[in-house]
Amino acid sequence: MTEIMVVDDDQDLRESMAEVLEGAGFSVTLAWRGEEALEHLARKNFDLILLDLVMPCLGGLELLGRIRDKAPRLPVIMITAFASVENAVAAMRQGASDYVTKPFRIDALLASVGRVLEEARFESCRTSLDLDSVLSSLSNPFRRKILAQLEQAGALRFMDLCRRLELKDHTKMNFHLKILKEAGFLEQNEDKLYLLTTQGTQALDCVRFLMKKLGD
Amino acid sequence: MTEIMVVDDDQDLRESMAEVLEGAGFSVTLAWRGEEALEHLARKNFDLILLDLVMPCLGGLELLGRIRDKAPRLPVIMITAFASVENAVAAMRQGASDYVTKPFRIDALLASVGRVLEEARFESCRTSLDLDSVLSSLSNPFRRKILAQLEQAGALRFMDLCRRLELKDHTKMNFHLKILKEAGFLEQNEDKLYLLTTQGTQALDCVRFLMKKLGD
DNA sequence: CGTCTTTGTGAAGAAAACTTCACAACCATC
DNA sequence: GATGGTTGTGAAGTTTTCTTCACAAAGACG
Repeated sequence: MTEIMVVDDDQDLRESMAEVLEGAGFSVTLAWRGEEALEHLARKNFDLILLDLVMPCLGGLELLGRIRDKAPRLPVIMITAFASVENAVAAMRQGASDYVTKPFRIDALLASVGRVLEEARFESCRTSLDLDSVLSSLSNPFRRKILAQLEQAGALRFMDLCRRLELKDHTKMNFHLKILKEAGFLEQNEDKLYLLTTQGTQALDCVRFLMKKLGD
Repeated sequence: MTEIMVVDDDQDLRESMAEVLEGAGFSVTLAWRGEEALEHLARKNFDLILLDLVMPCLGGLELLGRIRDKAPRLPVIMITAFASVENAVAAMRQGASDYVTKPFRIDALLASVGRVLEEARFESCRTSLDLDSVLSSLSNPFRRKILAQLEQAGALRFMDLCRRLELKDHTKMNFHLKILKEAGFLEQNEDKLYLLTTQGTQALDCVRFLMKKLGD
């Protein structure tokens, strides 16, 4: 189910948007203002955010910046009644995916949502990883061991992986597997077996390259 | 000034060793037992540790392990009255640099210290960095920016670096510079100008390699 | 000389990363 | 259908990393 968050201080608009989006088959979370949106964001993974540019306290642009810090690739559509080139440019420079002006027609909004989601899907399969998460994933020796084991063994079940790494606490393994999964380095197949993705293999190559380059 | 820590529970021996080492031009820190040694280690950078194998509470071998966790390359000379092959082998396997038996002659101890320090110096210029510190240094985007700036500008003064990165709080800069310095990526010349080391340049190369390899 | 900028240090606080614990759903199998 | 291994989740606690604050020594400069 595609998860969408709508952030707008106008209650009527917020709820009518929720209705429309749910009608179109999306799961919708509502937020009244920026702080609330950030809390939702911390708890849940969204596929798209609809964001009002003008909001009390934490403005839409600043909120967009904060969202970018947390989730650099999460698509965000900005919505505003005050359409100005400056605002639009500023929003797009901050990484907004689209920019819709109020009042808007339902079908225009849905078209924008559909298009942005489609781009994101395309984008995500185009091996786009961000450097921070790649490097911080790899900076943990335990996670490197996981990758190395998987490369050697091909595919492993959860418990076998634990045993190979002589780990008694399986929740720790879960924690690191989750990070590696989010970084795009490994995935589970239909039998729940863990295996490296192409990026995972490449990441290991990179580590070897680093080691060679830096001696040690 | 070369910093040496002496860890021994025998007060007389500890102090006579301190006297000898200070006479030889070293700066000496004394620790009575393992816990104290670890505290010193957290606060200060040492060049060498002299460690009694037999100590109450935290034994020398276990302490050696703990030291290895914190500082994988810090030379440690083990000292013991109970010379046995098993102990010696165990200590060397844990990464001790040398193994001296009590009672020892002053010149034998100083010879060992001199030799181990010499090896460490040789080792450290052989570009041996450990992968964890390399990767975690590079996983911070701010630190990557510092490296990039230095590569572009050649050498920079502290405040100029701050200004280029639009940083108002200079202590934050100090924090990250320290990490990069410890990772061996940059150094200060005689005029206090910061500049990249060979390893620093190579690290940046590695980052570029990663980016190319992983797309984005 | 006093004052301002530079270049730091150390400690306290905040945030992020990591570990551990308590629990539960699911499956095989006896 | 009880039992035991597998595969997880969420929350609490710990440790590490990062930021901020308070302060100070050293040099530049009027």
